[in-house]
Amino acid sequence: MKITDIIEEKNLKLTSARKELLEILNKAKKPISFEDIKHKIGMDKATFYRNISKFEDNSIVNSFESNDKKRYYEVQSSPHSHFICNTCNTIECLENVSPAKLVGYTVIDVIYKGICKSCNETNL
Amino acid sequence: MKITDIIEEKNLKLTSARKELLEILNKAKKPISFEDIKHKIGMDKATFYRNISKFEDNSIVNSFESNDKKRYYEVQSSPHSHFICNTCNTIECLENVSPAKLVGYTVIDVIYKGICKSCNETNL
DNA sequence: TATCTAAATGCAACTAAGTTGCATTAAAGT
DNA sequence: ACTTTAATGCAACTTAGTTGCATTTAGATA
Repeated sequence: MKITDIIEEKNLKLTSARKELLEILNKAKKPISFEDIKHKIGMDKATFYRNISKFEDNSIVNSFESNDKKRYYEVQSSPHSHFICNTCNTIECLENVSPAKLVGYTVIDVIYKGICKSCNETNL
Repeated sequence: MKITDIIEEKNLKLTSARKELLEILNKAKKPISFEDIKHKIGMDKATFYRNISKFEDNSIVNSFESNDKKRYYEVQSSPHSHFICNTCNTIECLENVSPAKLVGYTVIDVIYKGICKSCNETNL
């Protein structure tokens, strides 16, 4: 689906800032932080946060905090879990892990923390 | 195990700030943020963060970020997962959920996000 | 028990994320 | 083209978290 369609589908105004932001998030293919993006965007940071917030309200983007105390944003495509490595702080998307079911709860996202594959191998 | 024993076991200096901090965290029985604690502690915030950091290095405390963009700290007792509700922002400790195994990874902590039991019931 | 030393603390200054109010601008319907 | 409402830029602000430095304290040793 095209970026402009995603925005219009939710009845949001199609502004240049929103196109720019969603395009960068979409290209990234992994969660990125404000720091990652701030030099690439033309808009003010207030606009950045207001649009991120709008996108989150409309389930276009979701976010979570990593170990480095920064918030990471990504386009909500196919639902998937994330693995955050406590050693190297890398964030990986886990496409093939089906989230555990918890009776009574609705599980939307699962974040695993621990030691990633490559850090495990390094320490053999 | 007593609080003073926990600190001494890791060969950390037993200071009054550390005793105070660990006592509050231990009594809380659930993860708490700096904001939750700042009016209860006598120490400076620099001391708070330095001690939290020491405790984390020594696996006495672990922390994670919630939906409200604040970091939550808790004493590492029995390993357990957490559920963060996207609706009411409540953090629950899940004592009886065994973390999923991921081949090649070492899973230390799992954070589930979604809609908690009571919010689910409210929306029936 | 007095002395010593490294580590811990308080304080102040700082950085950076995120928020808010307000005046201006631009999207989209008529 | 006109109008209205929402989006934007800017500046000021709040708050979490960090850092350097002078002072204090835990705890080891004599």
